[in-house]
Amino acid sequence: MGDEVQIFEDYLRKHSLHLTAPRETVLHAVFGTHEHFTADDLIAHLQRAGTPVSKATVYRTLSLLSECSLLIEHDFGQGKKYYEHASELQHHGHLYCSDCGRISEFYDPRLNALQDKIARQEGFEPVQFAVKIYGRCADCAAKRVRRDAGAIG
Amino acid sequence: MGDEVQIFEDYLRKHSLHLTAPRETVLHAVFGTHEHFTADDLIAHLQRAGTPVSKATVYRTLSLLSECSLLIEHDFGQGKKYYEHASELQHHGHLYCSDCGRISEFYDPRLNALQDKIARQEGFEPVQFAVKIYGRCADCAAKRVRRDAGAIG
DNA sequence: ACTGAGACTGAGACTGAGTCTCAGTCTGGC
DNA sequence: GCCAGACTGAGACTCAGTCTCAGTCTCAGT
Ligand SMILES: [Zn+2]
Ligand SMILES: [Zn+2]
Ligand SMILES: [Zn+2]
Ligand SMILES: [Zn+2]
Repeated sequence: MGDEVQIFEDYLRKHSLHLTAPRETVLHAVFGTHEHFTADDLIAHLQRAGTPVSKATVYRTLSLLSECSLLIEHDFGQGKKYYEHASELQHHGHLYCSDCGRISEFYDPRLNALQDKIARQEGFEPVQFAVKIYGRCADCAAKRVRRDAGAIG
Repeated sequence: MGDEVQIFEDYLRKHSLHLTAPRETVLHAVFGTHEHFTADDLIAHLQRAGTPVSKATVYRTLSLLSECSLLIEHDFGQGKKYYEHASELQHHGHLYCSDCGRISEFYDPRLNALQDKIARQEGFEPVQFAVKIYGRCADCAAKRVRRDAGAIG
C-alpha cells in the first residue's frame, strides 16, 4: 500500500497536481479492499464510513488512478465499470456468473502467450488482454440442477 | 437470411408473438449487414432508409433476437452494446483499436479449448467466451511511429 | 363480420452511470 | 499577503437503455 501512495504522488507531482484530502480518502478506500468494485460501491462505502467524497471527485480520482496504471477498468456488459488493482496478478481472466453476478478469476500463462501471438500475427499491437467467460458458477449450476430436478419430480 | 427469418418466426410463434411489419423491417436491416453495430447505428440507418422504427421497438426487437440466439451482444467498455450475427464464426475473439475504434476478428480453436478447460476446472459452467484484445491496429500503430519520429526529428 | 383478450406500437417520461460546469475554496511560489 | 491555477461539491447535463401508457392491430371464437 505504501507503494501505491508513492506512485500516485509521483504521478500527481509530474502533472502539477496535489495529493489532497479527498484524493487520499479515495486512495485508502481503494487499496483497502481486494475486490472488484464499481464507482458507486466506493461512493456508498465512503458515505457509510463517515468520510463522504462527492461523486465528481470519486470519478475524477478513479480516472487518475487508471491513468497512472494503479487501477484497471473492466466491463461485464452491465453498463457500469468495475475496477481492480493493477498490481494483482497481471492479465488474469474473469469468470462472470450471469445468475448471481459473482466474479472470480483465473490465470493461465498459455492464454496470454496465445493472445499475444494471435494479435501480432494480425499486425495488431496489444496493450491489454481481456478474457471473460460468462456462464454459471458452481453454486448456481448446482441450484439449477436441484430446481430442474424438482420441476420434473 | 431465409434461415434467420424461419428461426425468428418459430421463436415468436412459440411465445405467441407475431412477426409484425416493424419487426420485419428491423430483421432485414440487421441481417443485411455483416458489421458490428449498435442500437443507435440501426435506428439511424432505418431513419435514413425511410423505414423508421421507434427506439423502443428497435431495442425490444434486438432483445428478442438475442434471446433466440440470432444475435450476440458485445461490450467494449464504451457504455453501449455492439451486436453481431451469432451465425458468424462462433466464439471468435475481437481486436479493438483504442485509437480509432476499429473492431476486427480472429479465430483460434486452441483459445476456445483452453477456456473451456479452465472454466470446468473451476467448476464453472461456461456459456459464452469473450476474448478482447485492446491495443492499436496496424494503421494506427504505423501512424504513431510516424508521429513519434516527427516529434524527435 | 363482431368481439374481446392480449399483443404491438411510438412518444416521451424515466433511470442510472458517468461527465461537465461553475462558483467558491485551497495551495504553493513569489 | 497575493495570485495563478489547482480543487471541490452541488447539481445540471448527457446518453444508452428501459418503462409507461393510450391508442391500434391481430386473431381465435362465435
Ligand atoms: Zn452464481
Ligand atoms: Zn480481476
Ligand atoms: Zn486503429
Ligand atoms: Zn465479431
